Amino acid sequence: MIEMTTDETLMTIREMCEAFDVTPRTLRFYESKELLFPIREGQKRLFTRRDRARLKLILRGKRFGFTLEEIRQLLDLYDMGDSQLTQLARTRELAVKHLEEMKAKRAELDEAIAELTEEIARGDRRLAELAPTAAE
Amino acid sequence: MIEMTTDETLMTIREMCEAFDVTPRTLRFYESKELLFPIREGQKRLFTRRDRARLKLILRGKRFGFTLEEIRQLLDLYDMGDSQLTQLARTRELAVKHLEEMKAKRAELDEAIAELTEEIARGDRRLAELAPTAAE
DNA sequence: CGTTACGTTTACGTTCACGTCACCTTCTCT
DNA sequence: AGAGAAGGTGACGTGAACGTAAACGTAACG
Repeated sequence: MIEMTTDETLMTIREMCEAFDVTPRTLRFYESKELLFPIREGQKRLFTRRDRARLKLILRGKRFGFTLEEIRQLLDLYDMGDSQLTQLARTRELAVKHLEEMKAKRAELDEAIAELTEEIARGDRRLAELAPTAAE
Repeated sequence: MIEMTTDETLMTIREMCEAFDVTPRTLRFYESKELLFPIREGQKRLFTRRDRARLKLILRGKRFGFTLEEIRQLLDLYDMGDSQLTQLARTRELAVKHLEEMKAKRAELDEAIAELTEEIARGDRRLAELAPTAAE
């Protein structure tokens, strides 16, 4: 049997850590919370393409203030390959709900960006008044 | 001296809680972390218009996953009425940095929205295949 | 004058999301 | 055979953001 250095689809915990900039502890923690499902080769974890896709979504979710539990529910939307029709319908509802939520967030974010932009402009005007010709 | 029922500008802790849907504990906690600065009438806290503006920004910040400490720094942008020029310049930098951060978040959020939309559409197509003419 | 409502401080408890530490296994290399 | 690197399993620790309980003040209400 020939051995390959890089399996192309499976990654060790260390490789995952470097690829996503997380600690081993984090990956084990996510597995314990059923967010990731690495397969086992003996004791060792091997992370699949699916795990990588999920991890990407997990980290994104965190950046927007979702809890891991909320993220876990969302994750199941993206990879329920062969679920029942009933599940599919219920899942769609959940997805649409989250979509609305994200659109609302975007609107609020737009508002926040506009406000902060204006605040900076105001600061600049005041700065220009107070230091009219102060070079250096 | 004439007393008014509603001071128009000052609110009790209870009024704040109802207006913003938070607990008293939360408001006291924010004060202890120097995010809010209610004035005191004897022992009792009275929240000003400024406190309300800050609280609004605090809650918004939280919805986007900022920590209270990050928020505290941002807050000072919005109401440093008469600070020094040096401060103003340093503050501007901080503001611009946060602005960039928020814009990046918006881009990522747009991506997430697009992906989820596509995911829902895919689900719909599969649902249509599996149940072509199934009414009820 | 008691009690009900609202407010206060102090302090310990809790949940989430990991960090850290001790100790064990399994290869791999020399 | 010994040493080191990579991975593993508990189990306890930690910081953030509050929750919750105890004990107290005070102001109005019947």
